[in-house]
Amino acid sequence: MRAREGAVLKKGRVIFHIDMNSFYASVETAFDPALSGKPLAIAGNAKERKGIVVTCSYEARARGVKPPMPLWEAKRLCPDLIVKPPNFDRYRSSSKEMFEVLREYTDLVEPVSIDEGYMDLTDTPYREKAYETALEIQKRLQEELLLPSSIGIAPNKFLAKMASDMKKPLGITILRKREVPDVLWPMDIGEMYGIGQKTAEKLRTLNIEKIGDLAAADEIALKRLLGINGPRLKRRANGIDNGEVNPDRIYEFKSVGNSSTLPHDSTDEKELGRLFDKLAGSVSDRLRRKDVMASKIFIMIRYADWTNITRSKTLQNPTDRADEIASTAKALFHQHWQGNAVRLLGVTGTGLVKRDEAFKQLDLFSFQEDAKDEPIQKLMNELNEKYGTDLIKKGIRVVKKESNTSGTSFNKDFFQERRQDQ
DNA sequence: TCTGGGGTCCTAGGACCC
DNA sequence: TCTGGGGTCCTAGGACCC
Repeated sequence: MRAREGAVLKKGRVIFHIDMNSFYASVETAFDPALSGKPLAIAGNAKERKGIVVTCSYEARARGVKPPMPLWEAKRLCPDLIVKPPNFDRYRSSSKEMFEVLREYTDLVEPVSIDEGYMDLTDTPYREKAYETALEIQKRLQEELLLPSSIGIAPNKFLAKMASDMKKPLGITILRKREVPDVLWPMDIGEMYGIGQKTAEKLRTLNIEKIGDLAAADEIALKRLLGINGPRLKRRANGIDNGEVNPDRIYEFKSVGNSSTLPHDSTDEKELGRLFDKLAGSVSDRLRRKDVMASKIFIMIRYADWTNITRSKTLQNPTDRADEIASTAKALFHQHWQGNAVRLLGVTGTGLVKRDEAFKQLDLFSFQEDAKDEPIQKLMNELNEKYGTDLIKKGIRVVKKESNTSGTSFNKDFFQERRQDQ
């Protein structure tokens, strides 16, 4: 009975969604106030076919410029457009400062991307003065960091997200559950978070045009059309979303990848090989910085005609080594490439395991070896090169096991892990 | 002169094990 | 002799978001 009473007494949650306005452009303007009030776009190098507008200022938007528009089109619409290349280090550092401000109000801050995040203020004193708190946060971000933001306040993440989108820039919007029929239902389904072009098209085949239509739609039909996402979208259209604000989500990343469009479509194996080396190097660096290793390597090939294929290989042992990632990627490429002109290559490591955990899986290591003699010593050398003296410190010893292999290749049966403390 | 790069989540078939 | 179905891993593709 007590629990039931508690449930009855418990009020709704108070969730904020903070959305930075034109984040990259705002950071550049904060850095160089001379840009203030000017039409500004952040875009890559057009000569390398990377000239699309990633973000732009509201002055540029007023002239019809909007991401992700090709730069030449943006310049046609707005000839005096100021274009800056992206400076991600700068954006990451501003982002960090921004989230530090949010964390002064609650530990329950969930970053979603570099420029937006959720806060759960339910169990804080701020819940009683949500609007004033949002105003204060917005003011502080503007005055201390020179960064404009929009804030949505609602009883759950979905409604908070929809709310923050309603007034930009510098808006604060409260969206209560009882306001859903008046505010959300008249909106086009394409404006709903989680519905893109494809899903909108599918929904229109069921004569669902407005969020209100979705809220009233037949659940079985939705499930048939969209899988488990169908009923979830319907719940959201009714203002229901039980998703929690999870501050640990940023630590639960699942993949690390890099991709790059070539300056020109290419069939030059040497050039493509160099790009694989570069991408693998960058993936390796980032894996190491995050202290994880990848047990599966994906490559993506985008051909000149924009068709994409992905190919993957599960490794016998997790790795963070650039050479291993590169050779796996190139092998996958050569297995599947028919010689068509390539526009983009990507390399992604997934199936991530913590570096420490990877040690515990040592018995899964396989090892290529040409010479029969002294394989243990060679393995130790390789492991030492790979992991340094950490291996010894962790009390892992490699011992020989009976082998039935022919001699040129030893597989996982050949070695096994022994922990000294066992 | 088309259309970047970083991700997450879901689906679906086949292999394999129990 | 005849034949079920759940769980998990692997691979490939697609939708969506910022």
